[in-house]
Amino acid sequence: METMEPTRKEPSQHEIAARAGVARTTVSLVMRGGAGLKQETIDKVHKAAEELGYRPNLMATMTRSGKSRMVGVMVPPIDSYWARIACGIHDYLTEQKYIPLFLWPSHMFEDLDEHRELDQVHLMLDCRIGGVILWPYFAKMFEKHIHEFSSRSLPVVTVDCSIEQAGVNADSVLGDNRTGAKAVAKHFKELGHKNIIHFAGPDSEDWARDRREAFEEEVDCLTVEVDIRPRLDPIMKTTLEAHPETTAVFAATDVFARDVYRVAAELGRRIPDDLSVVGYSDLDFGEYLNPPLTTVHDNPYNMGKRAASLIVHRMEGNAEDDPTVQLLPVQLLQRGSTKSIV
Amino acid sequence: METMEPTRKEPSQHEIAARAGVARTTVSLVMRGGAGLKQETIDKVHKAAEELGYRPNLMATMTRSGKSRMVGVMVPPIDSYWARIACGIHDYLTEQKYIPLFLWPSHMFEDLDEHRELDQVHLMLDCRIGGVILWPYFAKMFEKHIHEFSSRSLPVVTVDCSIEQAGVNADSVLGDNRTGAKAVAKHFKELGHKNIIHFAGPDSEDWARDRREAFEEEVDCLTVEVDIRPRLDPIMKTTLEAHPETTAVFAATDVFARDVYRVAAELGRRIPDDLSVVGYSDLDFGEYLNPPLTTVHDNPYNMGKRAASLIVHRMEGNAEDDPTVQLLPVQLLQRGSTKSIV
DNA sequence: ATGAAAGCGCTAACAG
DNA sequence: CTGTTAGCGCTTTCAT
Repeated sequence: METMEPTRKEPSQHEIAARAGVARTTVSLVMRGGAGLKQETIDKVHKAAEELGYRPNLMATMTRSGKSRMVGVMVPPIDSYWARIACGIHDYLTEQKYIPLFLWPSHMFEDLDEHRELDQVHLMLDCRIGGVILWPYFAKMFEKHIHEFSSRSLPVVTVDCSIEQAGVNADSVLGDNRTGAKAVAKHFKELGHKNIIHFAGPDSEDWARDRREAFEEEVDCLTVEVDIRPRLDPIMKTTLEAHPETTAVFAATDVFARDVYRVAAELGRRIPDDLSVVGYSDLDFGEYLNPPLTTVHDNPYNMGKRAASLIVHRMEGNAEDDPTVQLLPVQLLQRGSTKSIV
Repeated sequence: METMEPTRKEPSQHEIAARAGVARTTVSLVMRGGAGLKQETIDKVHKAAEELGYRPNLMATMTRSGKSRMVGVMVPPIDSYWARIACGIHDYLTEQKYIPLFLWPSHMFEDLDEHRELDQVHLMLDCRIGGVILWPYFAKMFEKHIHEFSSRSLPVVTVDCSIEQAGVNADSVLGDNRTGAKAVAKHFKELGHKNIIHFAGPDSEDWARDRREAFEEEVDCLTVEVDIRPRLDPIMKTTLEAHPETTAVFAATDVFARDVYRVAAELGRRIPDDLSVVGYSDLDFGEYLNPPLTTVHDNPYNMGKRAASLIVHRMEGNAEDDPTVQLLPVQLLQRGSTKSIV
């Protein structure tokens, strides 16, 4: 029996044991710290391992111990914001010797069939992840995903949204959207702006609703256009034309703000002289716009790190704690797109 | 013995066997297609599996069979170009039921200590990847990485560069840089440009050298500035001022082109009226520049797919074939930053 | 057509 | 302190 040629033959603890003249078990002990073994034995084993170029087999370790070090990470490569979140997750996890399993719905931007989207979830399950970090922003089947995980009582951490669903208790990490929006409002006030438009995201999304509500608590807007995404340019143009007295625009994301630049140019309104513009998220293109975009930086890298540390905490046995919501501090980045009118 | 509480208790083939009233082995057979089993048995097993919510344990499968379905992928989240490559790799691999293991040097942009960079390589090895896809663009220790893999005779595919190193035979996937650069040259000629500057990348990088050489074969440049990255803006400014007769600039990447826009604005030269500009790579910000940037589209998504298909091919047993270099077609994207001067 | 036996590389209880 | 024993969940050979 045992014939099929394997992909490769790496040295195992068996070979080390033979070479060092100890039992297989002893090698195992040494590899995990070797508490209470004779220094001589430890050295012998390490030497043999070194000579053989030994690398532990994490698959086997995980199988045997029943302890997963795999963390499912479902955050698709959308833009620089995502990239920073992903880096935060990656850096924290690998530092702790956990393994991020980055998987997301394929063909995100095409019309996705549900079948394929669930496949990625199953792939994670089949890799026996011990927890999962989700960025629901995109996921058409978010509820189904969540259920798939929490029904197996896998810990879940969400980034950039909090989740309230029956039977699900997930931790979440968010930028402090309310404070960010208020900082924008305050900034406008200080600059003397009174005629302000807010282009908001869909109210169904936490980040969009929080920003809109907090902003409206601070200032009276001429108008607030909610969920402009389906027909971006036309709505912006119409709205701006309908309110020629507008001196300031708060765009719910930098992506919207970029379009405001374009539309403003078409309408012959100069930024910041005729129109002050503020975005949100500090996406990479913002500082290269002309003028550079004033925006709210909300620390996606740290969001990633925090999300990772939360999931690790759960995986290390604190599964029963109450779910937390972590709000990360934000920071207004004043650049060239806003100007005083007093 | 066997006490430590495992992370979770998923149903195994053992439970299925018990519930379906067959042997453990039979379940295993069914799970891999069940060739030559009675249909009745197959159905019984599937039913039991379904009822238990069974999911196969890939870790165990891989451990036992000695066949890895893990593919190391070392392409860090730099920009939209990378994101498309990553998506291509991800989509192809998951479709084939392979698992991409995205890992990259942490703290890429900080001063990285070698130690941490090798850690990620070791993590891949410890996961018993069966092959690896590398994007060397960033890696300070690229040679060491390659060696770590190829000394274990793991197949390697490089993206966006070809590798020539003793004892290493890696496949590679590249955009057709020479053809791309010539297309730019041809475009300039058709528009009547004769006084052209090329801002090139470092000659040590394949993509940069290929673009520069091919471009210079087609047109006479006023000047070619090589490897401007260390002091981007000053060099551009000086060069542009030293050659006031310049009517066209070919920037080796869109990133350079973006800076050309800024410098041109400072010098009071309007694009495209006074200066035609072409970039390379079709990064996401290009179409939002004012005017939208003419550039060369390179098909990073397909590069990713091809890289993935190459590595799968190797992993499925064609380890001995000669290394291939795959050149992907490119396409000039004419937008608003170039103009005829005849 | 199915099952028994053997074992991948590893861990964890226990004994000596 | 070290080695023995008994597995994790799975595959593969071989016997029935």
